[in-house]
Parts: sequence; C-alpha cells; structure tokens
Amino acid sequence: MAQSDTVDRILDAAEELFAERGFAETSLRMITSKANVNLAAVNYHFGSKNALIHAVFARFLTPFSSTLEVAFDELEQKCQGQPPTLNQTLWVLTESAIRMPQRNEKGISIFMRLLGLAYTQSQGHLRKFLEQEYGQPFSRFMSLLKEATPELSAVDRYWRIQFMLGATAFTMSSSDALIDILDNKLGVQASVQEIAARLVPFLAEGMKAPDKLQVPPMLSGTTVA
Amino acid sequence: MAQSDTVDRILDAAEELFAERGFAETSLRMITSKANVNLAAVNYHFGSKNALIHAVFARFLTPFSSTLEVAFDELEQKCQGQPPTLNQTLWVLTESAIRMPQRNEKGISIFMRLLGLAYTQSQGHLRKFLEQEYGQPFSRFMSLLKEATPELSAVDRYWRIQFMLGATAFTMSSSDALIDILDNKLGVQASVQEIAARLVPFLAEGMKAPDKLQVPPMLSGTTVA
DNA sequence: TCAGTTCTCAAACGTATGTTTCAAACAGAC
DNA sequence: GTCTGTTTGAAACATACGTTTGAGAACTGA
Repeated sequence: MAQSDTVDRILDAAEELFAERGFAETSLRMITSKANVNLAAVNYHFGSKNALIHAVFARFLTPFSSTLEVAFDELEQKCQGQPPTLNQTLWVLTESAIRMPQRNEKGISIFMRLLGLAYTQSQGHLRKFLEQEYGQPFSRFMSLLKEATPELSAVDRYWRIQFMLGATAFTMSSSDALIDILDNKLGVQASVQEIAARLVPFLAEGMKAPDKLQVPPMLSGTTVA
Repeated sequence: MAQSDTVDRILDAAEELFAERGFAETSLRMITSKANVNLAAVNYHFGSKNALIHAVFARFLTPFSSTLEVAFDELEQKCQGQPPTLNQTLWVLTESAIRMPQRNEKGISIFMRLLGLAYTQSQGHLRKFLEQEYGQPFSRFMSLLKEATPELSAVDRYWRIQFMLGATAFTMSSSDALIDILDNKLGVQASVQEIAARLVPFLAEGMKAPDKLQVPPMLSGTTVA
C-alpha cells in the first residue's frame, strides 16, 4: 500500500480519545497505544500533536463543508429569491450534519463533542485553524440567519445566535451521556437525530421571543441594571 | 493574622487563571507566581491541585446556594401554593446569581465561565464534588421547573432543560469575549445583567415551543429517522 | 535483483508537571 | 526571652509529556 493505514488508525484513535477526554488531557502515548502504533508515528506522519488535532477536524469538516454548500445552494434555489425561513435554514444545517457518512455507530456525536470542545477549550491554534479553513460556510449560514429574521435588531440577533450556538454545542457535545441518562431515568431510547428534531423548534421559538425581559411584577422593586 | 492571606491570594489567582485557561492547562507554578506565593503553599494549604479546584468552587457556591435557597423560599411564599411561573423561576435564579457580592469587576462572568468548564472538561472529581455538595438546590430548581411546565411531557422537559443549560453555560462562560465582540462589531456596550435579561425570555419561549419538529414540506422526501 | 525511498521501532532527550522534603522564619503564650 | 506550633522558602523528587534520533525493516519501481 502506498500510504499505510497507520495514519487512519491514529486518526480514529485520536478522534475518539479527544472526544472523551479533551485535547490537553489526551496524550500521544494514549493515542498510539489505542491505535497499536509506535509513538513516533504521530510526529512522523503529522509533524506535531497540534497538527494531528487539525487533521482530525479536517477529516470530518472538509467533506461536511462541501455538503453544506451544496445544501445551501439547493435551499436558495428552491426558494427562488425568497429568503429561506428560519426553520428551513436550521433544518438544512442539521440534516447535513446528520446525513454525513459516518465511520461508526458513534459517528456524529463524537464530532459534535469535538466541535463543542473546540469552542470551550481555549486552544488558540485550533480556533485559528477552523476560522481560516471553514470560515466561509459559517459566514454563509450567518447571512441566511440574518435574512430569516429581519424583524430582529442586530443586537438581538447577535445574542440569540449565541444562545442557539450554546444550546446546540452543549447538548450535542454531551449527547451520548444525555441519551444514557434519559434511558436510565425514564426508560426512553433516543438518538442524535431525535435530539436534533427537538432542538430545532426550541431554537426557532427562542429566536422569535418577544423583545426583552419584562421583570416579573413581584420582583419589580429590585434593580435590574 | 491567625490565617495568612496566602490562602486567599492563591484562591484569587487560581480562580482567574482557571477561568482563562481551564484546569489542566493551568499549572500550580502559574498560580503561585501570579499570587506571589511559594509553590509549596498550595499543597500545604489545600493538599492537592484537585482540592484547590474544589476550594475555588466552594468559595463561590456555598454562599450562592444559601442565597438561592432563601430566594426560592421567598418565591414560593409569595406564590401561596400556586406554583411559580417559568419566568419567575428563571428570573429568581438569574437574579440570585447577578446580585451575589462580587470580589472584583469581572465577578460573575469569571464564575460562569468556571461553571461552564466544570461541565465541559471531563474532570470526574469535580463533577462528583459539585453533585455531592450542591445537588440539593439544583434538585429544587428542577422541581420548580417541573411545576412551571406541567404541559410538557417528561421527555420534552428533559431535553429542553438541557437546551437551557447549554445556552446559559455556553453564553455566560464566554460572556466577556462576547461582550467585546459585540462592542467591536456594532459599537454596543453590554453587561452580564443585560445578557441575562435577554437570555431569560429566549429560554422561556423555547420551553413553550410546539411539540416536535414538523419537517419542512420542501424536505419531506428525505429520511428523518 | 537491487537501489532508493518510505515507514516502523526502541530508546533517549529535554522540559514541565504535581508533590515532597526539611530547614529557616514567624507567631502567640507563658 | 524562650518555647511550641504554624507557615514559608529553596531545592529536589518522581513522573509524564511532546519530540527527536538513528538503525533497521518494508516496500517501490526499474
């Protein structure tokens, strides 16, 4: 074989361990042990641990961003000049993520967790890498959101987008654990797809909320800022 | 002084550094340098790095959970048997957090970020510690949420609470950065209080959303699971 | 077959970490 | 002033990390 499968074994192991434990808490020795590969192989094939992290993201994000661009194209084409609705936009994103070809049964949830970690763990190099490589589809999604919510002020929209990102990143990044807890507590099985189907209307409704908080009358004596 | 201020200097430095960089990425040497304290002081006063992390949380959470219990008592008393509404419950929690006495101008945002990290960074010992020490007020909050949303099924409520937690933890944990970005982009000043005032209605509205996603007609040919 | 390249392997390197040690400095009580 | 328990200080400890090395194996193309 021209390129050994060592590279893929490393990527598989790294992906799973990073998702489980975070980046700083996962050592190269854990990765190479899990992958049944020599320690030096990581630096030989990738150059450094940071480059390995980038490669893990690139393996998923590159095909995903292509899929997404196509899906956005189709959406805009079908809408014929009309701006897509909020529900449509959110759902196209969600569906593109869900329908990505998955390497194993954990599939999407591993990657959602990695994306969540990318946000929450400082890791300056990662943020820079993601912005540089995949900033474009993200910008396009933001534009669609803007067109879908013309009634919102820029400030309102800004904050509510952050709220949406938070709910999504947080939930998806712990989706496995949350699914388990639900099963234990209520004996209900769930899937990432179902979480998404529940998340989208929650987000869409939140985006349409009335302007700002009316302090409940019973608390109106207190200062609010 | 009976107890030197070394302990507080360590806690102050640790709190700030943990919030900035996470737990694993912050070394004891960074902390003791910032605190102008000898390296060994951490292990002398706290016993271990993990115990220091616990102490950082306890310093804030212990008074906060007392405040919260009182606030919940007052709320239930005022409602005279009627279950408090969702908005009231959320706002009492928010207000209790905002009105906590703050050590400095960063105040609440530092702690929100720490709470967010506690969720997202694995740190099994921390999760166990928080559950054990502060599980009670959390359970009470959950009960109030349940009473405030009798129309929701248990499963719906479960997921939507996760969405709320996510939006809150995520936004608050990056509140400083988000406030800066908003200022740069739109020239608008904001405060943690204002974020809260915008977050509460977003969450409340999301909680009341219609049941589940109706797949948009234009996409109904696709499988949804 | 054989030269040239690509890859693997065990071992080591330098550095950073959390923790421990033990002597010195300090505090308050008598 | 001396004694006792508490706190600090500089140094070292053991361990784990990411990375590098250089020799050998495995593969490639002619």
